Amino acid sequence: MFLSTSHNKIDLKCRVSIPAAYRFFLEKSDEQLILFKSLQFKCLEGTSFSRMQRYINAIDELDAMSDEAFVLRMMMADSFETKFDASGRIVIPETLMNFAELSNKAVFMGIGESFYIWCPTEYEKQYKKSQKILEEKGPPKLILNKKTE
Amino acid sequence: MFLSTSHNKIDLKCRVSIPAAYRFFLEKSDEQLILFKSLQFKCLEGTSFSRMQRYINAIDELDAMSDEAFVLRMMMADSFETKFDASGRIVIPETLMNFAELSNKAVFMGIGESFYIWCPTEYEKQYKKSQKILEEKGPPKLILNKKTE
DNA sequence: TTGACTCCCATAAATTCCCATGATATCCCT
DNA sequence: AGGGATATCATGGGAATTTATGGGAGTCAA
Repeated sequence: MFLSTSHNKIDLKCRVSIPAAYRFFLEKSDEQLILFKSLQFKCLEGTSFSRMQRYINAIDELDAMSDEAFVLRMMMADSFETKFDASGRIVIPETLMNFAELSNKAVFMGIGESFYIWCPTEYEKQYKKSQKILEEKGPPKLILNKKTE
Repeated sequence: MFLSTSHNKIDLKCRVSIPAAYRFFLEKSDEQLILFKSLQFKCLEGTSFSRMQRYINAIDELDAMSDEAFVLRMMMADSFETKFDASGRIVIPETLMNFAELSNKAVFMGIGESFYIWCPTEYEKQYKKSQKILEEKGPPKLILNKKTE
């Protein structure tokens, strides 16, 4: 499970330390890490190989000619399988660096089955947005009445 | 179940003893403890890993673009998996310390499936508030055996 | 042979582990 | 039931380990 947030440095070689907790989660389940462009935000998304496989399977369920399938296939094409160096770092490919406008700081944000990598300013923006939604709409209903089926 | 209230000390390393009763409950069910920012109050909430997992699963069932999913993902990002040291303490991450304005005292308040961690002054405030509501409105009507429709 | 990438080693700071202590609470024996 | 012995809990502090990070040497390909 990917949880918690941490701010790590990106060095001149585009290396970043993946938070240790994330690494353990991947290693424990013997999973490769996949990085790709988020479809919703200007950030990267990281997830396990097997979850990515689920995306791929989901594409097959769609109409092969549809716009949706097209967009999803494009996403696959921009996905990278990464591996850690001895001290738990990965190299962020240049296309991904540019897409998320990353330079020398990365914010890792665990959201359960996957995690986001933001540039600090974009992260701030999104965080404030969530605070505002929370203020205006209150906590999501399913928090309050947990539904067990 | 998490019940009862206790006042424990937070040391310079941000360590606190988790009340023994809470620990037993977690150990007995072989659960990890998750700490996160309360969505309702200026306090932290602790719960079992499996309960948190239910929220994570819920995210995938929501519209990924919805405000609800957005807030829930933020909640995950503000959650930390913690583990006890040999004497039953955890370390409270810095972001959580700041959020709940904790410094050197923590009030643990068990509320069943989870528990709150307050700074003493905030706890007092909320406690008084609840007393006042009780005075004004009388005891809430509780329905213990809900008819499943 | 130059540039890009990978592997390896070094280090400071942060985190975890380990042992020690006082205060309660629990047990047990008479 | 008294009272001492024993366990447990909450807490403190130092040592040992990890984490995050920087830099250099080796490697491969063009």
